[in-house]
Amino acid sequence: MGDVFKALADPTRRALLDELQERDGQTLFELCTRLLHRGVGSSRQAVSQHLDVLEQAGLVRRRREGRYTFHSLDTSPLRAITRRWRIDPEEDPCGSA
Amino acid sequence: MGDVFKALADPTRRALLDELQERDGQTLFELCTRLLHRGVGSSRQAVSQHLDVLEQAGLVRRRREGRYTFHSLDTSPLRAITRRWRIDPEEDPCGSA
DNA sequence: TGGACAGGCAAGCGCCCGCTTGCGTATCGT
DNA sequence: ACGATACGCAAGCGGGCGCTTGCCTGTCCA
Repeated sequence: MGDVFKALADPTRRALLDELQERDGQTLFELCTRLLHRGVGSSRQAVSQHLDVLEQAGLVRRRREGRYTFHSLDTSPLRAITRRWRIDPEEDPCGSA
Repeated sequence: MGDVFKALADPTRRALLDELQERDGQTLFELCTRLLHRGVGSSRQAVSQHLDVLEQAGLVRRRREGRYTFHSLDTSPLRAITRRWRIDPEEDPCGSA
């Protein structure tokens, strides 16, 4: 599933994942306007195409309802990354002991 | 650090990380020949450029020794991924309870 | 029912990315 | 010292990616 990595390669798509994590179930226009507030200025079509890529990577699910299309985040494909490479443990950042 | 995501976007670079995880401290030629055995046929220059990208992303460290350059894996930048997005827990795949 | 709204589809374009090619440099063996 | 080895550097090229443009479909409201 190299699609996941390709999907993560673009900063706008990563911002979309950030936005969906902060507020799930947003529409296309909502995401566009909130991206603007983040300083990411992308047109509606551009964002839509980004969401296509994210959907194909399994990171975003679409739910049509009337004339609205709601988008929800699915981070489960990201587990493939943590499974593939052994990630060294942290240097005890919060004193878990 | 969007460099990490860009570095992971290429399948050859991911194979290089796999190879270094399996055997750390390989030279350029070693990596080339072992990639061939994995079915990834890339020239020396191509692999070298890939290693440049990986080094710039902080995923690979280079250590010059005589006329050899050894490469070692550093997975710590990958933690940024797991930190950025909340990854849903597994569906109890191995019955940990 | 007509118009506004939310979104989809497809072609075209510019640019970056990955690869090749050619040459240069430093180190090792004999 | 000379050739071979291991690698770096830089220019050039082709293909893919992201964006735009234009038009179309479907849905809600007065």
